[in-house]
Amino acid sequence: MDDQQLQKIRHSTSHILAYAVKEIFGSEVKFAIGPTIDDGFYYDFDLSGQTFSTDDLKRIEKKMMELIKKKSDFNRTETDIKTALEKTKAQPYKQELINDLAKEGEKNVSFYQVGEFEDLCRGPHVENTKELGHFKLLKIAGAYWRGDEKNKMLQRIYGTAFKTKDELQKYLIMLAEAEKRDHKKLGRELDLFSFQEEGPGFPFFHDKGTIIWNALVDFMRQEMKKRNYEENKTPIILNEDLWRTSGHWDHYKESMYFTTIDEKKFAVKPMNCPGNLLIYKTNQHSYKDLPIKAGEFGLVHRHEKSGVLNGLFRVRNFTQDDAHIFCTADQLKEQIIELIDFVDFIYKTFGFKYLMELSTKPEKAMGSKETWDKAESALKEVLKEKNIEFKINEGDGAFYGPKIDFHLKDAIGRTWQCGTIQLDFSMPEKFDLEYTGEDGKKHRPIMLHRAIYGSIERFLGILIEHYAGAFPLWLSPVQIIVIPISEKFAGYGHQVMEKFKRENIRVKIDDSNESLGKRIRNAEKEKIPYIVVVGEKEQGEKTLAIRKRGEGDLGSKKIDDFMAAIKTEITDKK
RNA sequence: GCCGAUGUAGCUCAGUGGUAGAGCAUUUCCAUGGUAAGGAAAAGGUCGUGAGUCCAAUUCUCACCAUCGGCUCCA
Repeated sequence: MDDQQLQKIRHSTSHILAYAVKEIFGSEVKFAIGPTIDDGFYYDFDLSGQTFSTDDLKRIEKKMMELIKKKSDFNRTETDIKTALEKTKAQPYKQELINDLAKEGEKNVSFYQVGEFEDLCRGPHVENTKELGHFKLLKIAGAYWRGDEKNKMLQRIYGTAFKTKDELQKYLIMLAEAEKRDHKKLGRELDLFSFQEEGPGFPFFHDKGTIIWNALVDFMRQEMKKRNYEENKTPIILNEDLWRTSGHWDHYKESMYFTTIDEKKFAVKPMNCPGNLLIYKTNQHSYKDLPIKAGEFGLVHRHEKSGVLNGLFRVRNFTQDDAHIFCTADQLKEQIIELIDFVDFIYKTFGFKYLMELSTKPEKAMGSKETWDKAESALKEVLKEKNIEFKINEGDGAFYGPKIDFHLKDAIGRTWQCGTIQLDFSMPEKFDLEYTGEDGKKHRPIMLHRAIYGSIERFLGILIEHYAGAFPLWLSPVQIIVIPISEKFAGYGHQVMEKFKRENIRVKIDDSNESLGKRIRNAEKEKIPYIVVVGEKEQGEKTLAIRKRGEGDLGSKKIDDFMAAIKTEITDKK
């Protein structure tokens, strides 16, 4: 967000929020920080053990409005560090901030005063509170001081503010829209999946959810075949030594599941790559075999902390559309390019736009600096060569290598990290992978890890929200529903249904004892793409009355014409 | 894991210190329909789990479990 005036408004509104909190809760409140964020602002407070309630939010909002209506000026003053520390004696968090600023070499810091409240702040602020007023406090949350879980938990209030009432209104409508699209809600309503207390974080996919799942996997499998992938399946439980070798034990044992078999220790796989490496090693490989592209729809388990679980977005077991590419140094570039194009093709099919990010060496990394530099520059080079815009995420790579991440943008503008291409010089080393080169000598292959959907569970969740549950025909669990007007035409309805079934169309019939209006309503609520109504007229003419989801009655069509049209629609994935 | 909220019928929710109610869904019956709810009846609940207080707990207290909103985390 680069709108300066909007920034000022949000910054100033968060300042007023702190003012209001001080007015209501008194000066024992310790103030932490109140920055602006993408959609608004927040402010962190230390209430010495007390917490805010939803009612407080309303009270604070009211108080803020009162303060704003006073049309007070914001006055900026600048003081040296010493005076600043003097001024904030009762505010330990502010003192910490000032001391840090001093350490960074700042000689002076700024304060903003409005009414009877002064707060340490870099600014800028608006000049007068009369410029404010289109704001809303949204939620209360706990947040660690400075984002570190070892620090004290503070009380955070989130809010948003805009220049005009209309903009605020629009934003609140967008939030309501997002809520309507919530995949947890739609998953229940459309009977796609569920969660049970018996397995927290382990999703249950119902028939309809499984149909979409399979459609996604079939699509990916088809595209993999076109690109000469092989596919394999590796065990879910493997012994602990393997995970020690791979480095996962060192880096992630806290979030792995363990089990004992015949007094020997095993782990449930949190990633697929080690299994795949073992397959690679079952054969000798020639340079002529490379690249080997081995795909696996692999079910992995990760012991995520209880507080992070979130519908299909964050689960404890999920299926990655994983693949590992073993290639020579010479092939690396073309392989990365192929992958970028592959991801692009898949995302476009769903109508997603996306951004790319390059993540570099993290602190707890495996392998030498030289290897990392080599890997990072290889990725950078390809991105630059392809003229792709990308952001660099310093220190965010995997422990075995740098990566390119794809952040896709859904129908209402939210972004999600899904696809990833990871370069790995490290695993082939650990597992001593080899191929025989043209020179007859042994060489080490380079390994690429990649996922496009990422986690199929999560991707499905994103798709539910992206399409608001109204899946395109090729993904719809039920593609066509036949509704005979009355019992008399149930026979013809069944004939029609069978005809579609023979063509592998997912079709069902609703010949229940409900009114026509009711059955159409039900089908619309179920978000079935096509409703086919048949009665006396259709039976006589061998036609179908077609109703398209969300569009209403399209009139009557010959069965064969309609069949051809929907088959095209399915193949085109429109 | 931490902070906060929530948990009542299959679903969405109301309600109460004296063992519960609506709408939708379900079942049955009537109506045989022309593009988003035809009518009637029935059935359905250890009020998340466990303990405590009380003559009495779904209601109050505590612990636990699960879910949601955040924080931290996400190979």
